[in-house]
Amino acid sequence: MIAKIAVDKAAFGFDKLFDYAVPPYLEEKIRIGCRVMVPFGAGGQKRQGMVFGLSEKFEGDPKKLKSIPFLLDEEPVVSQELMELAQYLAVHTFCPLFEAVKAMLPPGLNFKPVFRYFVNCECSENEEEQRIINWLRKKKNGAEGANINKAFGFTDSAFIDSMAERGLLKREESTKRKIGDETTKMVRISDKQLGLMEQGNSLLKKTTPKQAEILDFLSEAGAACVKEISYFTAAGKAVVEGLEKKGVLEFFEQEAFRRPYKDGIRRMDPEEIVLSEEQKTAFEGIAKLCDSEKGCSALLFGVTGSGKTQVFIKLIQREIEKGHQVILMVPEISLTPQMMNKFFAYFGDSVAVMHSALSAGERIDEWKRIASGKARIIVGTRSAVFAPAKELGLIIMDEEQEQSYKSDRSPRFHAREAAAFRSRKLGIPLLLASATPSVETFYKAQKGKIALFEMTERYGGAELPESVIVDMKNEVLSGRTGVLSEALAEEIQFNLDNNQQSILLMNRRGYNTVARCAECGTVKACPRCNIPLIYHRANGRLMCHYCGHSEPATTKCDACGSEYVMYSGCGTQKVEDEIQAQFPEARILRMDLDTTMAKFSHDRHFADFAEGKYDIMVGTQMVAKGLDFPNVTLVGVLAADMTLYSGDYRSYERTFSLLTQVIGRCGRAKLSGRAYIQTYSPEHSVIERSCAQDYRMFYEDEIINRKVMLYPPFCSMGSVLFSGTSEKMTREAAAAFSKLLEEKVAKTEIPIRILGPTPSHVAKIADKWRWKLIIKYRPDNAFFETMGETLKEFSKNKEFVKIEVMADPYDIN
DNA sequence: TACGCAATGATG
DNA sequence: ATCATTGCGTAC
Repeated sequence: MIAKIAVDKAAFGFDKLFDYAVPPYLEEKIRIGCRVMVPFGAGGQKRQGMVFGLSEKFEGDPKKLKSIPFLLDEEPVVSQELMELAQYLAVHTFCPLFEAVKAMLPPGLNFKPVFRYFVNCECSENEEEQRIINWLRKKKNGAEGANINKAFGFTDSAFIDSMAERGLLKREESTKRKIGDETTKMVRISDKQLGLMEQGNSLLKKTTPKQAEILDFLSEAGAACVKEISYFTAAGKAVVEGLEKKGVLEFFEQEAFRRPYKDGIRRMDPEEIVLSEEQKTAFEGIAKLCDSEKGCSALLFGVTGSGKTQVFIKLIQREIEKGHQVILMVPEISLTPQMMNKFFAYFGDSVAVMHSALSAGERIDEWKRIASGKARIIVGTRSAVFAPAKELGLIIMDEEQEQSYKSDRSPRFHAREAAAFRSRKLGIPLLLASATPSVETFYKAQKGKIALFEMTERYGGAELPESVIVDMKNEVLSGRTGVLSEALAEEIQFNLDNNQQSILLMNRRGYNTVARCAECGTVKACPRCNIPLIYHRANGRLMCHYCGHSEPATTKCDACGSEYVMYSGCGTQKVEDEIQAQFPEARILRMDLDTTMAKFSHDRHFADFAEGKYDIMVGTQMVAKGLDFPNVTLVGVLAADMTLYSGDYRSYERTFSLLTQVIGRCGRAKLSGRAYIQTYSPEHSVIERSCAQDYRMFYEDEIINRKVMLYPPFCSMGSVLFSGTSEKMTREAAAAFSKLLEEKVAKTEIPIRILGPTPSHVAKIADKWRWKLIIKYRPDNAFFETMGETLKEFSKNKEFVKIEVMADPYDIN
């Protein structure tokens, strides 16, 4: 028997299914969808593999055939359907097969829980047990089972487990996460070092400046994640790790995700939801699609506040009653706590959550609950599209236009494409929902390729806010230089006087945007990426937003030596300061990546705001999403043009979507709302359309533009990115690839347009030059085949071995 | 002739 | 990616 295996860590250039002999004793057990360990390559080192096929015959050199020494799974861990999806993804996103499979499995599936033991009872009659207790008593945080066993010479945990059973020890599962999960890997000063420091001592004989900075920062902050340390102290990961090795610092796992929802939440019954006429029409139409057993897509197009969630809940309830499971995807779970609470309230424990803030153990638990059918509803970010549900009846994708549905790592899939694939395979509907659908999706709905359900009224009869465009050119002419126009400032004052809340959107983090020399005009730029550095007040440094490089902020110009570097521009931090100065009594909450990075504290901040602990919330686009604050009656967009001119064909779409969403944040309850949009381009149609909350008019304008310029949906657009340390070589690689692709395409009749080579949006990141080709194509089999072949052939080209090539079928950056 | 390093090539 | 082989230049 022969097994066809996709092997881990195979580069795209030589990836394929490899044949292995199945030893007789595994013939009964091995099945498609099981993982195996196989020897691979000249060294015969063991790698993971996935069984994609089983057959009887082997064509090839029998001397080369190796056999499978080890089967990892007794039962398949990937269903037939998902195996097909993996193959589809590999072909359509140009990634190795095993990488596509890996995206579907929770990281560390073989993960075994690690137990920590604590003293629970001070004494035992048994001498050995007493020694363990004494040893353990000295450890504040208990000890891992493996460490105790090593210290006392046990080969397994049977002895200490028996102690735990008799109540002498307390056993706790501590989920050991994989390295690389930095966001939740927390650092603190070790107890030992803390004690020494109190006596003016240290574990370190010599303390380098960077080490000192870290210690200063940590003594103040208590604990922080590695990213946060790099941000505040400019010390790299290596310094932190070095200190950990010396015992000065210690790592610990911060539980990033809790289920506070589980207890204490008032359970609600979906039966009690009363749908409006519009909602009912949509619900019934979609329900009919669910019954048709055709794999089809539908768009639920409803204005902000029209009550899409209620329709989802009713649909989910209906599917559950039919014995089906449902996937509900949301752009980012931490931004939708209110929606999550609703789902736990309505569906309790049958909800499974899938997203990146779960610990490895939690992920596996949820994954198993889904696979076993105990969980009926899967709520999660884009990876939820791979939920191992065996009885799927419906896939819902909320805010379907969101960029976060596109993976920016291999496999570079778009969750919408993956969902559409499952929908077709399983004969179930894919429901896309949005107030501002992507132009591609709305085009399909207009053409009748997918069903369209529309909801035009806000739920409960709330009114859409009244919107005002403020021309900032006039403000400048009348001598106002601040971030707030006179009109918006007056409205903020009005809200403060009347105890109502305001939201201000400033789509850029940091304090001042750039540092420019007043004499020679040179802008301080990152030495490695050559883009302007951004001033951050919190650490007093200039930072590169691409590579993380930082340097102290000075007034001295590197180019001409003058002492007059001016800090100008505007970000959330500066807005916060200015507003605080203008309204000293206002309680201001700033929400951006910097304030929320470390603690996953969106939840808490949003809750505080909802409880009225703040008057004004200033933030980046995260303040625009999916939240419901009844007391917010004013929304101000401080610089609406910011996203408008970003040189991306979707920038109008994104601007429209962002403005519409943030405007929709106010006036959701009884109080009516006002929206003020500050711009230097008041006559711009996108600004006008979003101010009027008129998606259709926006769409009509945009679709003409897309057609004239040949942009999606009239073609597909992707990119091939080349990066390397030699700029010349990188550019030449791009040109050579372009030529090779042209040649291949010429032989067939594949419609394709290659643009470039051009320097990438950021021409240089971390000392690597980046050139790209932009490709407009028709997404059919012929294209993906030819493109795949070209990539493979190119990777064999010795001339460009030092150039990294990355093809992305959807993204053009 | 021995050794070290980089280019080369294959992965079942 | 990773390992083993090959080929070349330098050291002994």
